[in-house]
Amino acid sequence: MRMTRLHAPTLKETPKDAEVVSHQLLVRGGYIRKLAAGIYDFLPLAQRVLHKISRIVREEMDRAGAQEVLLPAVQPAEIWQESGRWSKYGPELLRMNDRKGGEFCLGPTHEEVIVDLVRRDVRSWRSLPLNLYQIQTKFRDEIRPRAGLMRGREFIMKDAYSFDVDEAAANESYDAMFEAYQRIFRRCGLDFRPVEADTGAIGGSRSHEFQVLADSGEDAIVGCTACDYAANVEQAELEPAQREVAPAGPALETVETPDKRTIAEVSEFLGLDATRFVKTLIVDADGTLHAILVRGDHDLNEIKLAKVLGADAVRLADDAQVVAATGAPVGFAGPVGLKGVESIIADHAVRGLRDAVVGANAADAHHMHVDEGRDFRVARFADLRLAVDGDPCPRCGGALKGYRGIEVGHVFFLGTKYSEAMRCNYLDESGRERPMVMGCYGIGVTRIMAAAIEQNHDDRGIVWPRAIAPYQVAVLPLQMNKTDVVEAAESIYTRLSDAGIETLLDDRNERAGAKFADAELIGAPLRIAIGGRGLREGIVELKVRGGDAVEKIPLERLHDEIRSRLA
RNA sequence: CGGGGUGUAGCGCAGUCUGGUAGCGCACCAGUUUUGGGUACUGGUGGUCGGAGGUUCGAAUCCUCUCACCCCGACCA
Repeated sequence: MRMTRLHAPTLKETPKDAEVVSHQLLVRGGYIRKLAAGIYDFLPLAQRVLHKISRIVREEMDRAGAQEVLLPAVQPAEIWQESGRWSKYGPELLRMNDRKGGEFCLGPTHEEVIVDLVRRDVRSWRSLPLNLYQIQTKFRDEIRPRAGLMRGREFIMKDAYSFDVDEAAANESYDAMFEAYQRIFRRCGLDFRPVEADTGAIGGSRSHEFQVLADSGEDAIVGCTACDYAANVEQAELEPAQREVAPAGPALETVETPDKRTIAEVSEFLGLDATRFVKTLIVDADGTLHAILVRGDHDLNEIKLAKVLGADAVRLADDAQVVAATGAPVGFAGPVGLKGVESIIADHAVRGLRDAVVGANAADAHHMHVDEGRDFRVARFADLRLAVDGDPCPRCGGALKGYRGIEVGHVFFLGTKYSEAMRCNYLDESGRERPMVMGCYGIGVTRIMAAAIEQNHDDRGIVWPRAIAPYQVAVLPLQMNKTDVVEAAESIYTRLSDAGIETLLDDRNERAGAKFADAELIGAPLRIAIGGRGLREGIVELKVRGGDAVEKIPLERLHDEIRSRLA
């Protein structure tokens, strides 16, 4: 491709609405443009990258036995009502009406559509297992789209759905997808880790996320430093610690803590470590208030709490609810004498705490020397907090360590949740009707593009992993007024292109500096610089993007050299 | 949805406080020049100043409403 013809408008300056590096470089490099919040145009360079990623995904999905389909983006409300998600999914589901007033939505995921498809035509155990996938544009009306392609509203996703006769077979399908995903992300050149995950709105019982490790990632994950256990912090199980319960401490005492509300403020004011505090959170679980206790240095995990309470929606109570429940303004809630809640539930780490500090349920006051069991009673202890560095691994007892990650893939074991709700049944060998056992598997294709950049860039631009680079080679004639330079570049370009190597020729009448800058921004893995000086010695310069070395390659050896580099 | 911020040419910005009819750099077009790390010069194209209403002789500027976008939080594959 000639740069004079390529539609890749590069920018010298970073647009101010781009904060994360992948967003900045994709805009500056002429890969994407924004149409609306979380909605982007993909320009030719981006489309080439997306094709590369999609191709890898297709090859591995096909290899794993899945078959590609293409399902509608616009879906009728009826099937969503049938699965129960029309009312459960919330405003993230973009709903609309057709001219006759019929209700539709833009598909955020395709369980309903695929189940509807399969239940109509698959009746026999002989047709199973079946795994169907598609690569298609999804729409989720995110509360706050952000970070460019990392969390858009419209994005390209590969979604696959497996149907099996029973749980054992479904687990095999799940394992096959797990393997395929590892191959896909490895081939894309990503440094990633599969982690155990929560099943979220999709539902189901077994789930793994594939997290690309990057400090800019939105997700917090923990990994064991001793074994290969890794999990989303939301999911990481924490066993109750085995420890001695100390004898009762000194008697409870109430102290003035004027205007000190947060653990940090009170802990500084009293000169006591945060581990000595009990944080009392008033939560609203499906309309019922509960007091949740976690140690001062720990954070509540609302997902674990929702499971423990068996609630659909758990949120922190608002100010008015807190005042009603505790009789004090926000910041002074405590378990001692607390009456205004349905129950008091505590994290394991609170059990047997002695000489603790808690809110006094009165403005500007806290209790000191509080003993759990003596001064307040807990209805139930459970694992309710987020894991932190140093927590014990639930598998081997080793130390957990926290990382940031970008979720590029997620696999779910669904069981019969959708097949039962939507009567997706088959006849087994004995002629009995049974629900199919399902799994679903997603990959964020556009998000992979962003994640690859987050992981592979420098201060000049993108450093593409070779497998997903839009072009492999950039050919730069450095002086456009020198006929021999232009001719050499043209000839190299033609020969590489004819050999099927994706090559960009920078035939613009620009100076060398501008060409170097754009080549580095766009990020082709190999760069050939051709100048009059080198040509007199019969050489051109080859540079690997991301490296430092500039190699002088004799013209006659160049073609073979490039081919061997790309092999 | 709560908090914070920004809307002036494709991009980055000044002008707004103190009202007088829009400017700078980059990009783009033409010409000259230059040709190994974003050449230099000259001349140009392009904006109903996010939108609506109001105040005023006069509004980018003051007032009211509204929309969009970004960040943090809550939420979320």
